[in-house]
Amino acid sequence: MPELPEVQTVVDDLNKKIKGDIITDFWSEWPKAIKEKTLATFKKEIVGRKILGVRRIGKNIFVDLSDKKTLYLHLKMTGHLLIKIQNPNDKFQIKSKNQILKSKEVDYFADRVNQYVRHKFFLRTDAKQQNIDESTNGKVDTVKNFVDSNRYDKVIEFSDVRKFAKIVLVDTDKVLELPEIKALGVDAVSPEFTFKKFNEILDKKAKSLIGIILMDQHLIAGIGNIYRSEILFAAGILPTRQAEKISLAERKKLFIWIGNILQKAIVLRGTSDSDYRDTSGAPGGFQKVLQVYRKAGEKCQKCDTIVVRETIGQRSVFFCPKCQK
DNA sequence: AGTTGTGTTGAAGA
DNA sequence: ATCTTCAACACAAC
Repeated sequence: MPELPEVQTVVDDLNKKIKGDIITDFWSEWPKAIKEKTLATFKKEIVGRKILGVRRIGKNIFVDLSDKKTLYLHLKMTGHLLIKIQNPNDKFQIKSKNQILKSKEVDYFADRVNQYVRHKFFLRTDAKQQNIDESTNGKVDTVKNFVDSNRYDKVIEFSDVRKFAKIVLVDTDKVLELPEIKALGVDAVSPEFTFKKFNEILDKKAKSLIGIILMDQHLIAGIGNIYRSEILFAAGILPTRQAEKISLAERKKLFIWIGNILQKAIVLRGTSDSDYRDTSGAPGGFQKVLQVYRKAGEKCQKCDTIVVRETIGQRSVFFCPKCQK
């Protein structure tokens, strides 16, 4: 499930792999995901635009394009983006990764969860950009390889088993005015998310359960079901505690752990509990260090007490009844 | 083989 | 207002 760390990993990968590229074509088998526009209109409006950069707010991804348009993506539950790069030895066909694998490498793209490709963005390395890069490296000018506008050398495949993900083309200068974005709370790893702010949120939501507050995107943007359980375990606080009953010292501890857990998860490239994969199709690393999420019935790693699963707000939350008060 | 659990978000209902 | 329930959708696990 893509939460803030998974989305951050994807955004970083995209900036590394496709920034500066030009969209040459688009395909979809599930046009319902494209909001407000027909498939034909959407395609017409994105083809020819250059990818200027990628950013995110909470779990929302923004791919800024040339001429003031932005692709607004939300991965929802099972969405993930796979970037397939053309084998440089074969200029006209994308090779499946296993064809160019070394003997011991794993073919992550072949993983079942990567097979539900609903949309494809075809990309071409910008001719000018390519020219500049190659001259910098002192290589031969290959600009003639990129003059054909139908050529592509990369594809972003949007895999999404459950088809909840959405794609919207919006005006770049209106991104922050989108109702979904305007309604978001403070991003959990932004400098604006200070302890003072966190404290105010808890005061405002005095009667609400902390387990629900942490996941509410309208209050704090970025935390989902996996990290709320992990954060609360690390901070030693029960998900069912009411905000007003949480002491100042506990609030400080909790605030610190929100940052710590999310940062650690970003470093480990997210959690691949089920469907999430990075842009290479590879799983993240945080599932290996999960303490309580989906560990119901197992022993707590700190005290050997059995980890419990409860439902709050129609969602499972996991905790250690001894370590968390 | 039918039922259930899975989790993000927004909308509808209370 | 604010809370709860449902719907979007597919599939693995029971």
